Amino acid sequence: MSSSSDIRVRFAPSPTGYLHVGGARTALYAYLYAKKYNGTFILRVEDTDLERSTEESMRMQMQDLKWLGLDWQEGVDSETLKNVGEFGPYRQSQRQDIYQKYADDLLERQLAYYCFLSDEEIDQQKELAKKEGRPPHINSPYRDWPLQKALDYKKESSTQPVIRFKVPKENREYILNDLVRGQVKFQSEVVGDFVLIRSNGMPVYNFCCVIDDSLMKISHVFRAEEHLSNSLRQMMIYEAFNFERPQFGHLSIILGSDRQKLSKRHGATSVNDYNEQGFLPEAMNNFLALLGWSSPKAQEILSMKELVEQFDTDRLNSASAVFDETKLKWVNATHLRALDHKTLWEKLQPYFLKHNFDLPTDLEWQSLSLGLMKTSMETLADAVELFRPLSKGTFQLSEKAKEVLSWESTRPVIEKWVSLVKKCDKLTEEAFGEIQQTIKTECQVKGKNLFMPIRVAVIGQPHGAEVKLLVPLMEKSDLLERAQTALKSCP
RNA sequence: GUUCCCUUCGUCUAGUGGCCUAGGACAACGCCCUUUCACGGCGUAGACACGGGUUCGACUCCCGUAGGGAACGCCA
Repeated sequence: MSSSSDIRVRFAPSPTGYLHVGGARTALYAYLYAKKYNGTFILRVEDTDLERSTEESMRMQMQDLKWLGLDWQEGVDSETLKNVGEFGPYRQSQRQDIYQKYADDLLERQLAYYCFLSDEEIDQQKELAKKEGRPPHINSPYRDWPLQKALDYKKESSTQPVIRFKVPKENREYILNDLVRGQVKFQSEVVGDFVLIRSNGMPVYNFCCVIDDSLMKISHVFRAEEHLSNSLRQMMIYEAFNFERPQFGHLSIILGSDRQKLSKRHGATSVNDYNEQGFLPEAMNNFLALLGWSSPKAQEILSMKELVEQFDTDRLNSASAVFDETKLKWVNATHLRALDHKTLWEKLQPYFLKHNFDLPTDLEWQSLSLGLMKTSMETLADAVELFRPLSKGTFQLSEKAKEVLSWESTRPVIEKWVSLVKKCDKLTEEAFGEIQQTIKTECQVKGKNLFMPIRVAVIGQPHGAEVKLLVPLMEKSDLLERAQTALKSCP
């Protein structure tokens, strides 16, 4: 179904690294809002920082977005990198001529000017302003030059100028009605003449953001809180062009456990990290959604569909939130266990492959074993240690298992176990029960002394899923081999 | 320094002036289930940053203070 509303929401990352979980949450909210109101979700790439932007980052971020299932209808195509949609191009680096046109317009209308100030001069000015207790704004001598004069000077001068916006001298109040923060007031005097176009011809964030959001008919802008103070400059630009302003929603920041802005030193912060650690995209979305938003039904576990249905801006929280990996794990575990066994098995394949596990291809076996193991899994990666004992040729005795093997009563139990297993045709749950009973009476052991040796002889660990359910999942030859290995470690 | 934003259990949050003796979830702890480990069930503990107002009444509105964050870039 194509979009039939005027709701157009964009996610506009800058490709200067991986997709951060904060960015992912912004994208999620934008996506949910678009979906909820049958609007269009747009991906625009803000790559005007030539030094830091890379195509590789752009591809990575798009992949992460795809992994999360946040598909866009308009924007840069993740495969071909081509522009899709009628408002393109969607990479800001390809829109330079557009920005230049709008800058020229401002120049002609005396609302902007060429500024030839050098870095040193600017530093001096700012220092002086600071010393005199004034706001650190620049005071450009080129501000009131007629355009022609500046153009002539530009031709003969060796320094390439920037284009600055002419912030009116008289103070004015700008009001922003923010979707999450309500009414926010700004005084125009807090900003000085800011750069619109860099000396290399590339526009600056605040400028292209306004032009693009306007030209692309964006109706709602969800972005991080750190952009809130940028809004003043942007409102000035909107005004200069007489553009209609979209609705803004400034989202709170995600914090680390020390209440500082989440960054690399907190550990995993990229969506891809979580992917590799075995988190499910639906769990990631669920958890991220709850970090700054709450379900009107007080639901904690929500599918993507439910998220779309229940999402709205009125339940967005303006306070910053700490990223709690423990809760993420719980959310992930819950989604994981809800998966049907066929799907879960498929998702586990890469992990098994990576560790060269030799596991049965029988579907019933797979389902049975998953049923047994999944209650102990929080992430997909947890399956590795859980299934290791079920894979052939990977038997290992843990330190705690060796403790069990050192017990006096252990050796006879395992020897009995070996002889009984040898005699048994089919190791069903019932057969196992009988074997256990026989050992109990013949070896005169019970409780821990009976149970643990068998467990260790089967999986090499004193803890894990129920042995009577585990044994039927294993081959007799393998079982015997394991028991022999265990016996070698018995005193 | 200036401006802006934020502040409810350890964490995520509910709360839009009386429904609050402040509810839920994760984590913690305890009990039950279980011859292990998990899962599951039940339960316990745990918060309105502080100080002033406004009001019959304030977690909720206003003003301060404190703390945290952001912006003041030719980064986004």
